Amino acid sequence: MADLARELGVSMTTVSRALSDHFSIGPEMKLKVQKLAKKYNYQPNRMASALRKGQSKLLGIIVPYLEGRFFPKVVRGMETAASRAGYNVVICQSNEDLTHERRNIESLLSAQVAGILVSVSRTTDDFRHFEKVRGRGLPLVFFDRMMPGDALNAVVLDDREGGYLATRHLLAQGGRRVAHFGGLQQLTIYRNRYQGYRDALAEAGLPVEEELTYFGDNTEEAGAEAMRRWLALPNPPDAVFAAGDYAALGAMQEAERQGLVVPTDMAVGGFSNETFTPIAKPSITTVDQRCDEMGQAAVRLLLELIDAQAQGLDFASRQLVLRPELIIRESSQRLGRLSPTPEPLADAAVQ
Amino acid sequence: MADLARELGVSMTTVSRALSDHFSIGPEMKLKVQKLAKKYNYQPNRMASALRKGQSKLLGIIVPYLEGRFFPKVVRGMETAASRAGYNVVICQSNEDLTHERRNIESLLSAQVAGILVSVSRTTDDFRHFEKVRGRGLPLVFFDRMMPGDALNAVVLDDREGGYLATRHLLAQGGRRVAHFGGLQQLTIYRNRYQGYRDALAEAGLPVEEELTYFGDNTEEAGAEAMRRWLALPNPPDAVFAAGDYAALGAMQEAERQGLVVPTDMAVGGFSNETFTPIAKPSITTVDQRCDEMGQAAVRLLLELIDAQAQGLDFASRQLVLRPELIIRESSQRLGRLSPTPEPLADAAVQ
DNA sequence: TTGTAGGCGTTATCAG
DNA sequence: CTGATAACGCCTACAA
Repeated sequence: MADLARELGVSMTTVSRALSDHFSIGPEMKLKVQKLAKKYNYQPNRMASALRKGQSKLLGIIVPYLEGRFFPKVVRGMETAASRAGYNVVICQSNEDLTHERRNIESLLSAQVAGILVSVSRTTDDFRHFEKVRGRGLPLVFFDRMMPGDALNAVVLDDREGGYLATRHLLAQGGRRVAHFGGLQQLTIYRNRYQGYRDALAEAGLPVEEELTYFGDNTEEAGAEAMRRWLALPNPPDAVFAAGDYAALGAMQEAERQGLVVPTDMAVGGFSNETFTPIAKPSITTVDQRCDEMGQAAVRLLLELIDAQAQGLDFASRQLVLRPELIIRESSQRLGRLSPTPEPLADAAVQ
Repeated sequence: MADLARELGVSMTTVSRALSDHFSIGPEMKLKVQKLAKKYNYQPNRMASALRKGQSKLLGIIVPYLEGRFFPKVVRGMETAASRAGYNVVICQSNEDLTHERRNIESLLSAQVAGILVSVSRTTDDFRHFEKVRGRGLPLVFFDRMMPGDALNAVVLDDREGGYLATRHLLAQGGRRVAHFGGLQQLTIYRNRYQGYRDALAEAGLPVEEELTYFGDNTEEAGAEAMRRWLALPNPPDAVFAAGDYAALGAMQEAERQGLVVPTDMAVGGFSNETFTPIAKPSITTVDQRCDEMGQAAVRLLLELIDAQAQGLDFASRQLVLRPELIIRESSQRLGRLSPTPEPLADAAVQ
């Protein structure tokens, strides 16, 4: 910058102002400076700028992992919204690990991000690192997985609704004994999906039977194990709603290994609309999580917080809830005629 | 930091040195400072530090996208290696778009990263932004997809070998007319996979027939379109090696839609070991890309470059080539007896 | 072993 | 409209 100033015979102040399009600089001066900057390939040092201004155009994102369909899609949505507002993003993976998550927070604080978007790790049971962020006055928005409490900003999916829609659909397809593969219940998302399952059963006048619920990791192995247990029961289920697609797949495969036909003997529904769900045979009915919307909404909320803070305003904390979408595929469609139920329930989601 | 110094009645220098574990500070002083820092929850401002030292502990990563299995896995490998060396990473997506890629480079330069790891976008045909990075003396390592030229550092997969192994396997399974779905040939990886295909054909004394090659995007639709064309030929192929798993899947599905049985009538091999390949029915034979190794190797190479540069040494540019692994699944295994070939070629990869 | 002083590249303030 | 100056938080010669 000093070079530019010297070459043009003006001060650094003028150069700085011309480059940041300050109103007090004449248009022809601006043009001259900007042209020379381009010629010399001048690159502003944002560290220095952030240091001086105490604020960077950087948003921090913490996700548990990047594998799978959900988080990459959400991150893409975030990047879209962020770059529209002139922000860049830094992505960190917590690897579903509390220690990692703490380190991620430290990194982002040290990187002087303008705000943090976080989806809490599965194993996190201590939330002081998040309190620290708020203590510093740094805007914080949770997405998909939030910490407990209600004075916080978050964008989440209505997981209960998702579980409810999926289970109701299985019942409407003639399921009389619908089992549930639940995720680890310390995560709100899994508790809510379970709640949706129970709500749908209650609505149909059915009891929640403990022998028909199984909680575990969302993996094929766990899904298969659950199915093995269920099929060993005197009165096994005829449908399963799994809180994750991997478990749904594992359960489906195990049922088939044991000679059952899906969906005729065993209807299956999952959660997340993973890439493989339309590809599996039969293709898997699942719940879509509105990834892109979630990412964009989370960034918009964060930017509002940042703006409010810059203006010294108080901002009431807000939680956005997105409605999930049930995607009906082969693994659950008994097509009526095969249904063992005399009077299937109505299913509004089926066209 | 000034607060700490005041409270302890020492200078900021002492505090700074105590915190960075400088040798000239007494152990009891260090302890005192560090305890107080913890108490006040002192967080070093890395922007200021980076500004002063002209170097940050930040590595920039540019990937075309994060969806799918490959890039998340590579990034995970990178994070592992980076964090071992005390570095953090910033991830950017170029979205397979040159303009985006240029912006990513600018962002990373402005963020004062210590080095950049990049996998080039598919549409990039102008490489000046990379030259600019090297012009600044910033270490640059390509992974998986590199720019043309040879005075550069890169970690790549031996894509030719992957194409060769897959094609040779299809031939060994009795394929007599093996078709190839190739990716866009402006990317070296796809040219190399095509080359491997041709090498395997040549080794088996077979000609490369133009009507049996099709180039397109790695999507299900393109794969299906290719298969439609091939099946309309007077003498259609009996096996396909696709340079991507999505295309392999699309081709396989189209073949089945037209009444063929995979692998009996049509053997199929893909590339990338995507998550869905073991799940599809039949499961898809594919080539694994050693994601984790690639990520770790790329970071190690970058760190060596950074070190060499810090010591003012010259570093001969280096290209690491990883060997891919052929993963044989159902979509290609004709199990000998079904093979229409009288004398199948030997296939070392089959156990 | 500790302190002093100057500067990394930018920008806000205040004075022309 | 433009310029001089100080400061952001940290690090490191150099001096003590």
